[in-house]
Amino acid sequence: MIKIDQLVENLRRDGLRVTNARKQLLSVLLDSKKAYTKDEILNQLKSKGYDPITLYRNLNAFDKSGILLRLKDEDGKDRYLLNPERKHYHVILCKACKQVEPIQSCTIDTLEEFARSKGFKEVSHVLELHGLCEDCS
Amino acid sequence: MIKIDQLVENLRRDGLRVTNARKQLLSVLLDSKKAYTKDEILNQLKSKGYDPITLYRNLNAFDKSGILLRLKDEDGKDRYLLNPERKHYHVILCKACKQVEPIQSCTIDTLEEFARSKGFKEVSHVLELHGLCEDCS
DNA sequence: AGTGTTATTGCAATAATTTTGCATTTATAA
DNA sequence: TTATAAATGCAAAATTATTGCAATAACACT
Repeated sequence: MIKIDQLVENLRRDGLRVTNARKQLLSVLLDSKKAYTKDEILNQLKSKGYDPITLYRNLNAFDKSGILLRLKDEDGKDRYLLNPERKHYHVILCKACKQVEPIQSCTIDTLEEFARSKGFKEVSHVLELHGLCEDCS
Repeated sequence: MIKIDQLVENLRRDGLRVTNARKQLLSVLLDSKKAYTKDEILNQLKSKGYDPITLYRNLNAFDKSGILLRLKDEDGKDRYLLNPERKHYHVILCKACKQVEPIQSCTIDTLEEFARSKGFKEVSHVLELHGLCEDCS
């Protein structure tokens, strides 16, 4: 079970300061297996007077540092997920409740089967490789 | 080599009308191996008086119908790519020139190796499965 | 602990982007 | 050829992302 202290350590390692706003954000992300949108995160924080622009900036900062993953939901919205191990990006996202299930590396052909074995229906996937092509490198 | 007539057929099959604006858009997408942003497409069309809102609506319509893929570039911008076969989404995107290389299904562990064999450097990847979890279905 | 330096915050204001409304035009089926 | 439903093009509205800056807070270094 990942603890907030580890995440705080990650921030420091990346030269990011550990502020109240950031700890609050981390605790929301830690509390759930779901991948939240910016607005959903804000709803949980704004009763505490959380500033939307601070949230915007910190999501960007966390994403850039690698502590967060930014998933692209089918509706086009970005959803954020803690990624303290900075692993590659292998997840199953529920289309409805937005719960996330991490997956191990295995063959693509069996990945959807794996998802189904976890009880997922209507399974589809997206795979992108990024790199510098021969001409550009 | 995919021809514009096939794409036009795809439109009709999806109940989309074949208009001038749409044929112009298809011909831009056909002409290149690159995945363009909306602005890049518009630059190629606006000398002909192409309306940006029409482009916006047609990219959405094409994406929804499945004739287009919408890639998420590392800079956060959407890039569009013809996908007339409506295959799963297995591509290599050059970080620099945005050229796209289609890939066959193979094991994840060897995918990056495959990209390197094509001359790509600094290779990374993104894999997402989407579905309905047990509780939601 | 106290201090200087620098990142971060919070507010307002701006910029960029997406989305809608509606009259006109165009594609298509009968 | 005509009726109809969809798509276009323009303007305007709504939403979202981004910047500027003074005040504040974190942290490294005494």
